[in-house]
Formats: sequence, structure tokens, C-alpha cells
Amino acid sequence: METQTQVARGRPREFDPEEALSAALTVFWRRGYEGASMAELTEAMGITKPSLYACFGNKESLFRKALDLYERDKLCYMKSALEAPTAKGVAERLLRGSLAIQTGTTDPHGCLGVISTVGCTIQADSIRDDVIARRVSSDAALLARLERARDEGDFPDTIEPQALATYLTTVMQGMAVHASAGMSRELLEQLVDTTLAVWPGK
Amino acid sequence: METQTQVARGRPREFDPEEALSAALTVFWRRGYEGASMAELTEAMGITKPSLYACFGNKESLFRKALDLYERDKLCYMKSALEAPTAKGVAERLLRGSLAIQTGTTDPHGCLGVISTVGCTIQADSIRDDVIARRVSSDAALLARLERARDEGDFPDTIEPQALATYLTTVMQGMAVHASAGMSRELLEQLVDTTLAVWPGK
DNA sequence: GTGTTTCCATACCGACCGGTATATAGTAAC
DNA sequence: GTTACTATATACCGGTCGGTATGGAAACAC
Repeated sequence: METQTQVARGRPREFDPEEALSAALTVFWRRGYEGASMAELTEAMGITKPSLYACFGNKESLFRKALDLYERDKLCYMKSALEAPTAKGVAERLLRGSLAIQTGTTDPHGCLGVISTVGCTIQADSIRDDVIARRVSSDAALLARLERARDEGDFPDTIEPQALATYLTTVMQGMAVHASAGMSRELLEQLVDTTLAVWPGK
Repeated sequence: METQTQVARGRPREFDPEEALSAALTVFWRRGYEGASMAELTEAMGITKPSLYACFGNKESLFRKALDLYERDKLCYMKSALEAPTAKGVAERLLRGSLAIQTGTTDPHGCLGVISTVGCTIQADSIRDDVIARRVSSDAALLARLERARDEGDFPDTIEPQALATYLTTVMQGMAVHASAGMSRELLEQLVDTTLAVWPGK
């Protein structure tokens, strides 16, 4: 069986796919899936439409690859956040991590997942479902972490881990909406502080 | 000066503008401003395009009228919520009111304001700004109410009324995102209970 | 060099977008 | 009835959408 990488033949491409994908991610982030036109995408990526289709498939395929990049580069803080020693520590890392992403100076404000979930409406149902499915899997990890925290006595037994997980993701999503609407970083930091101030337990 | 209402002349319209507007609101609610096509709108409203344009102007004007209807019919609970005796009472009325709207059995799930804020991207900046402006004005009323609550000792002085207002609207917006994503009413009720359980003060 | 493969650029495709011109049908005033 | 006026229905407008056919340019193997 031939496992060797195929030898390059013919004219090599003149652009870097990763850079182009990063540019596409920025456009999707700012415009949403349906709001991003192929014209704006190709211009931001610095390539022409045939090059885009040859390299990334169609628009939907491009979006999924951009979503992969988003999870890998922007949502990596979530995994490490779950390693905090207490439930409140997890919450703080998640909230501050969300804040950092959603109010960055270079990237668009808001959360790509929220934008895609709320904004995709028409034929993009499969996109929407995909984004929601990804969210579900990350929520499951958070739930498992909070169940452990409950066993370790991080918060009162009167509060269900599921309820606390839903509550925390709700604050993060609401923060994304506020960030999309242009709320200042100072107010969003105040929001994080308030959420932590009312947080039950340690 | 002639203040009498103008006498009807010519052929009267065959549809009820309020019913048509209500149908348009449902479409905008489910699809967002840009996702709602004139074809889908006219079909849902049961009228043809010329009738729509003659009665409601253009798409943007129709949306603003639908937004007025939304505020009048769906967001009316907000005003009465501010009349609750304590800050926690205000929060509970707002949260349960949001929940009722966003998980209704007939209307689409989620909040039209959030959908319009997050989803409008391209040429619809004026729509977006309008929705955000309306939100700002209602937030100001909430802030004033919470300042009074602070003076009345409803919650500790360590928490700023502004911070608490931002926090509460954040939970409501996050709830709208979850509702748009299809979260069950049971989980959302649990979310409301949790938010009230951790609420600071009375 | 030649042949082959692949990339890039342009022009184009059908479909749909928001919006409208035109013609017909229907109602009120007279 | 006639006239004036307005709603409706159909067909259509230019523009943009996502996606592609075509032709030439560039780099590989030989």
C-alpha cells in the first residue's frame, strides 16, 4: 500500500490556504454565514472564486473549515478552563476567556457560534444544526466538570449541576449578544465581576 | 381647518392591515430581517407585493411597523415588571415574562430584538441601530428602577445598579439564544429558577 | 525542449433578491 | 349610468446571489 504523500505535479497554488481560511473566518465572524457573500470572502482571502472552490469546496464547506479553525484557535481556552480547581474558578476562566475573544481589538466582536445559531435561517439549517451540535458537546464537558464540582462540595446541593451549567452558558451567550451590539469592554468586565460576585459557592 | 377623517373613495382594500402586519411579524421573528424574503412575507400575509408596498412602504418600513407591534404586544410585560416592589421581584417578572414570550407555542422561539441585533449585518445597519437604540431606552428604565432599589436597600451597596442591570439583560439575552437554539422550556425554567436563586438581595 | 497537470482570470449561468410599471377589477360620489 | 379613484394581479426591472465553464499561464516530470 502506498502511504507516501503524493508528489506535487503541475503548477503549485500561489496562496496559503491557512491564511486564506483565517481571512474567511474573520468575514464569517463579522457577517454571519448568510451575510457573508462569496464576493466579500474572495476579496478578503485575496483569491478568486475558482481558486476558492477548488481548495475549499463550496461555501458551506468553507464555513465548516472556518468553524474548525475558530474552535481550535479561539475556543481552546474552554478546555483549559475546565481544569480550574473549583467550580467558581472554572466559571471565572470561561467568562474571562469569552470576554477576551468577544472584545478583541483585531477580531470582530461577539461569538461566531451565537451569530450562526441565531442568524442562520433559510437553507442554512444544516449549518445551524452543526453549530448547535458542537455547542452541545462542549456543554456536556462543562456539565461533567460541574458534577465533579458538586461531589467535591464546590456549591450547595440545592443547585443542580445541569442548572448551573445552563446558567453559565447563558451568561456567556448573553455577553456575546451585548458584545455584538457594541457594548464597551468596561461594562462587559463589570458584567463578569458581577456574575462572579453572585456565584454560588467556591 | 378640516380635521375630519378623509372620506373613503375608490376601491377599499380587501385585507386587514393589522392581521397582515401580525403575519409579517411572525415571519421576521422566525427568519430575521434579512432572512425574510418578500415572497415569504407576502405569502404569509396573504396579499400581493403591490398591496404590501402600497400599505406598508418598503421592507424596512414594514419591519419597523412589525417591531412596533412586537414591542406593543410582546414586550408590554417589561413596563409592568418594573412596578414590582423589590429588585428581585423585578428580575423575576422580567425573566418569567421573557421565558413566556420566547417559548410560546404559537410564536417562534427566541427574541426578535436579539435576532435582529445579531443577525443584521449588511445594508441593514440602520435596522440594527434602531433595534439597539430601542434596547438602550428600555435598559435606561431598568437602570433607573434598580437605582431606586439600591436606595431602598434591596441589594448590597457593593453591587452597582448599572452592573446589576447589565447582568440581568445579559441573562435574558442569553436565554433568547438558548431558546432560538431549541432549548426546552423545562431547562429554561430551571435557568430562571437558578438565576433567582443566586440573585443578590431581596 | 515536450507533455501534463494544475492554478488563475474572465466571463458567464440560472435563480432569487427587493421593488415597480401596467393593466384590470371593483367601489364610492355624482 | 358616468366619472374618479384605488386595490389587485401579472409581468417585469436591474442587481446580486452561489456556483461554474472556458482559456490561457505557470510549474512540474521527463
